[in-house]
Amino acid sequence: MLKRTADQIYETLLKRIVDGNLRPGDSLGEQATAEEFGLSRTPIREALQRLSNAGLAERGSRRAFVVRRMDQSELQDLFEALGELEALVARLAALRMTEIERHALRDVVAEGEAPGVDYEAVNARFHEILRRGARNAMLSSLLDDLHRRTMPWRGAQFRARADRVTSSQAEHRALLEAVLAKDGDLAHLRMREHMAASMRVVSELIGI
Amino acid sequence: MLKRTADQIYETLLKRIVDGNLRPGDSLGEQATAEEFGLSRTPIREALQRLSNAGLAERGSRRAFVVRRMDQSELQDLFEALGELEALVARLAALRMTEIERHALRDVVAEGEAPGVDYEAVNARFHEILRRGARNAMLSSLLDDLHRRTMPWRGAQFRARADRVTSSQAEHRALLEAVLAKDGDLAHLRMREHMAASMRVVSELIGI
DNA sequence: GAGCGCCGATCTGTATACATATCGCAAGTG
DNA sequence: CACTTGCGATATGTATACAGATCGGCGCTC
Repeated sequence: MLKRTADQIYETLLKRIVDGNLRPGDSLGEQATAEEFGLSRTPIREALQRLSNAGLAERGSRRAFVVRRMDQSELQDLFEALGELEALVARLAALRMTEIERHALRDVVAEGEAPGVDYEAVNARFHEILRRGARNAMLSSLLDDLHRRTMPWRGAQFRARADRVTSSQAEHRALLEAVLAKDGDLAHLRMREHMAASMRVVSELIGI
Repeated sequence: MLKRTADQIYETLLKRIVDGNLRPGDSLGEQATAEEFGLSRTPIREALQRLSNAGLAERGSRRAFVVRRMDQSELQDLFEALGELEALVARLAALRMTEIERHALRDVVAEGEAPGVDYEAVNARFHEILRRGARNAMLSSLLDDLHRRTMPWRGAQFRARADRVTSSQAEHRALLEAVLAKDGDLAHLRMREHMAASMRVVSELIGI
């Protein structure tokens, strides 16, 4: 099946938002965007509507879309929801992962402790193995959605704070131990601690 | 702001799906639907795309939308995700609700135990009070989405099984006691039991 | 009878035109 | 100077036309 233009535009705009190149409140006008891409408004409209459905765009003045803004309360709810869902997934994963998967997780934690590692990539793989280990596509999908919505705020935490890498490594190892012990409740607790720590750093960075 | 035609069509089609008047696999063709409503394809397209984004429609033959179908595995993931999220919300609610809200919950449970009550409506209000009590708009929104997706399968459980009402009443009371005791972990457990019981009934009804 | 290929019907995708809703700003009035 | 009103510019909403992708079914061959 051919790739639809609207889907391509959606992915392009999504990446700009997630990378921070489009900021909350930035205009996502149909006409201006259509001109930028040299297309008619139709696929642009669909892409913008998808972004809105995904919680990444909202209507501003004159019904024109803008990148979704969030006040403090909304951000806190979003981060809390993400944290609680990651913890839920960690608990299920601790109970359901195969031995091979647990070893893969251990290897990723070890890799994350090597000097000069791309920690953001390692962190992503760590969370990805847990998600797969939870054995629930719906939860995984929900987490993808929430994760995407927090990206504009979260990406900076490792770049801006070198000491955050060190504490994250320790948190990963604590969670790994819970997983290797097949202790769902402990995995749940460790993930909540890990996510709470990430949220504190992000809160400081964005001035909450 | 005027109500958009596309939004009205979305709500109409959503209601048909949720009420079971449109079944999984039923066609949602653009042209046929446009003719039914006497409109052009444009607002119909948008409404169908919103349904797809909400997980209620999917592309079938020739890229035409149909009501979303789910196999056993997907249904199980969906119900498990819903159950776990309701339990998460129950735990937060047990810790965060005001005394007034706890009393309102108690009143709803008592009302649900009266003879001849519309139990489906009472059940909805019971869950709604808990959602509000969790103090997290994002979790509430996620639950709304999941809830909407399970409606085609879940609505029948009270109608088809009179004894399910009795057991649900007992489950509600057990959860209420956890909430009145401000015991988040117990509320969490009780809600998971409640949702697991609902899932068993629904599984039997739909032949999983 | 089974399998393969082709064609026409059936869909959606996108472009564009027209209608109109939604403001922002300027002018007038108190 | 502040407030209100009206108008024009700027957006989107919807209708419709055209292009083409996606099949299902039929006919032919082995």
